[in-house]
Amino acid sequence: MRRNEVDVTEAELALLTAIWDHGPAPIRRLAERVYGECGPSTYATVQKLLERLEQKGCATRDRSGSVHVFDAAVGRDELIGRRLRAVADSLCGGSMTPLLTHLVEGEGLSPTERDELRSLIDRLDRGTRRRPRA
Amino acid sequence: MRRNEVDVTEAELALLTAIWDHGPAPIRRLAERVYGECGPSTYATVQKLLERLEQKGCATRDRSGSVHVFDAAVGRDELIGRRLRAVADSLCGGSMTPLLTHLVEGEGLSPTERDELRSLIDRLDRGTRRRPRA
DNA sequence: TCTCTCCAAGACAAACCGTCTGACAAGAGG
DNA sequence: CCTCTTGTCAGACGGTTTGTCTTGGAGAGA
Repeated sequence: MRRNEVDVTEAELALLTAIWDHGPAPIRRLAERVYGECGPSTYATVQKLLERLEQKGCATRDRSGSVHVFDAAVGRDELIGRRLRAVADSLCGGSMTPLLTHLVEGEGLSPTERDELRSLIDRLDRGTRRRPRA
Repeated sequence: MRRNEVDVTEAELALLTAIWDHGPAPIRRLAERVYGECGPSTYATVQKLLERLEQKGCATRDRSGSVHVFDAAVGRDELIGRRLRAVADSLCGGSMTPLLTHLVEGEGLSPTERDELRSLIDRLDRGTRRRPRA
């Protein structure tokens, strides 16, 4: 059960970002997006990173064609959530609320951002019975 | 000025937590807090971890006595802030607001927590004129 | 002095991460 | 058939990190 929850590295994240921003693509295309060009070694590097991403369950590979096409299996939001949870687990005993209060009172929110946040909370209040999941 | 911003590892964090929870202490005491007992190797391990923490600017050492006493140089909050910023930098282009909205809408906040959050924002609004610091 | 505790310095293996090499399969064109 | 080219696959390599451990020596107290 200790299978996943593995975090992606920086180079892997660059690949994921390239997919998020411009859609699924084969290795060569992704290498060009990230490294600007694609030599033999760049190609292999990207390949290895994608292989590891697939292993971590963060990317999928379409093997139907002769050229495999890679897509992201996780979204930015999910990754953000994972990392926030990791911070909460290691520093707040698993609770997210300390992060929340830290963000609200620590980082100088502009009045506009505060308004947006307030209406976001109001929106949640109106639909209070939704979202039974933890 | 671009000196550190290095993150602490898991074992180092355990030491810091021990200090946060029970106050400054010499190596032996900290080893007992974290490992339950203190043999010769446990002692050395804790010593090395504290040395690295000091090097990272996350712990201070009082060398005045014959037995050095270690204290934390950063608080939980500061570490939370650093990690949140790291998440924002790598995944949100440096902006913290995506984290905020993710936390607010993603994690099932109880009505009570929402109320607390709202009043927190209101409190910030009242003291709106200046940002605390960058 | 003997002994015990402590500090300093560094060795150490394991893991991780980015990189790169080599072998092999399939298709195109002579 | 032969040879390029373009992929995939499998694995090695070197550097860094991380937690652990060993050794040597200084200093205080019986």
